[in-house]
Amino acid sequence: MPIAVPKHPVRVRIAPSPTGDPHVGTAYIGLFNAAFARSHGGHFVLRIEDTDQKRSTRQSEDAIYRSLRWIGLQWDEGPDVGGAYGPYRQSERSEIYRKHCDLLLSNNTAYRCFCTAERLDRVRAEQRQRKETARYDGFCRTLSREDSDQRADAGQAHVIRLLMPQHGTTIVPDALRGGVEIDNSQIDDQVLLKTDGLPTYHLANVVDDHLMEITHVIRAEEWINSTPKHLHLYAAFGWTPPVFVHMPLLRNADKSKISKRKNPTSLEFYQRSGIMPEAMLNFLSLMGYSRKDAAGNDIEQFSFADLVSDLDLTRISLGGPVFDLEKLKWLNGMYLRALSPGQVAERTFAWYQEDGRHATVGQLVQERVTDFGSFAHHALPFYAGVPEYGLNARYLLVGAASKKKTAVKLNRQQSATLFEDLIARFEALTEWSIPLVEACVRDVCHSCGDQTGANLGDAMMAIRVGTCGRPASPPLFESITAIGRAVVLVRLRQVCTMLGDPRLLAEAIATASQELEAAKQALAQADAAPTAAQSK
RNA sequence: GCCCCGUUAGUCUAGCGGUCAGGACACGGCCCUCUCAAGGCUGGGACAGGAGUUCAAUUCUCCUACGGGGCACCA
Repeated sequence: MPIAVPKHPVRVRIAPSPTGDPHVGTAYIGLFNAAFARSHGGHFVLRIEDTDQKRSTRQSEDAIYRSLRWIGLQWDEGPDVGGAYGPYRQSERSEIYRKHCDLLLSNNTAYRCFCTAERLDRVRAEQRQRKETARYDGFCRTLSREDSDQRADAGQAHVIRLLMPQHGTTIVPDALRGGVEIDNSQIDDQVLLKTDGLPTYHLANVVDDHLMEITHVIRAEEWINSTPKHLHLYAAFGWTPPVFVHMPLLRNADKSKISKRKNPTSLEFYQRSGIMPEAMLNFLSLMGYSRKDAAGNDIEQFSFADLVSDLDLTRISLGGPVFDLEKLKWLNGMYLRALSPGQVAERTFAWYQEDGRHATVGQLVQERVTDFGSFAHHALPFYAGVPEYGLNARYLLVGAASKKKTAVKLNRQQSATLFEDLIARFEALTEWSIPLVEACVRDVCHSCGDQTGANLGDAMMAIRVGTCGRPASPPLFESITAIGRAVVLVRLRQVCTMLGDPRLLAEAIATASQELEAAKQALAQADAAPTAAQSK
């Protein structure tokens, strides 16, 4: 059954939250939204969901624009390009949400709740103790209108909750799954407007989707359980809900929801480590979707235009696809090889120079280079994605490879703590600059030294190898800054997984030492050979 | 714990009652070749398990197992 398309123009949207690095999942959902819009001659809207004031940042928002543009997604309306349905940043629409909340209050589909966070915590704790589903107990549901108005007028802090039916079931129509039946007893009275007067996702998303005339909501599967809330909101407003399409979640190798701990999730990582945007987009298209040729075999390589030309969202397969870097690399190679020699050179050099990074790298490498030819060797750590640690992996254990007699040697766990601390510090930075990077590294090394007695230099060395992949590099803080946050974080997380698994660490070293051993033997045999031949 | 979704090889997928279960990545072998890649050929490898419906189930239904997601004044 094809997806229902209303007579009026198709309008779809993605609504990323600017709370971190631009995520592959955003690109994934954006890709299918954009493709769906194009295939129906519709519009693709980018809306910024920054209602979480604590976590949203402008840097993150800008990074989302940059990364989505890099990968080739084009939105017709958005905060940065305008449009007839603006503003497209939810923080600028507070008044709209408040008014709509008043509407719900006046038609009794929502109510004020004066419960304190402490009370809610207590209730939840009790419910957990009794092994019940933790949910709002409806304490303020029965407040009289007068009482509620009075307390609100008196300025008592409160939220506004949706009055959900407590019995019966709600059927969520999903274009890929048919009707998903969810018992209303599973859903509590969702907060719509927070104490700070800002809406929650649920309210903002419904109001905006309606006001922006969104016809199809193509979003991740994790939303499916909260769709009944949205459906009841549409009903409370007297609006017609859009068509819902819940896409499968991208997965880690262990099948859990894709996460930065187990995968590079930042689009910036892929850009910085040299993946071509068209290959990335193609690869994302392969996640849950497939196209086939006349013979019925799968087509692996196709463009966004190809995808649009015969898109059928109902062909999305629902098993969560594992994000497999191996196949991405292969696909990227395919794209690279399809380029003309001139284009390869052009694109490669353009990539080396992106953001003017070659100037920075040149400066850093200058002092240790004797000729142009040796530039590439020294510059490698600045352009690669994840380094091959090989024998250098021994440096990742703080002090293990230290030449100092007095060196304190830390175990895997202690070393991992150093790296984990550094990751946390780097993640918390809102600005990526040499002094801030330096402060993070120094702090982390000092506290490591304080706790374990490890030598400062040894801790720094571990970080140098962890970030640069080698024990010799240009000045550490400058290098880390130049490599870039996205790539550095991926490398550090990789180091943590290696330190977390003795086999991984041993493997990295074993492979390298085997080669070394083989080389020694070959040399010994070669030395012995002439003598043997002569003796014949 | 409760609820929802899912399940074809290590991975991405085709399949929509009768197929030698097709393709791709990865892996092995061979060819090409000054090396390494690339390319070509080739090999091994999958319908989670059990009931039922049916002349016939990978395909439809139910149960079990396993995986995932949700259960916030985060999105």
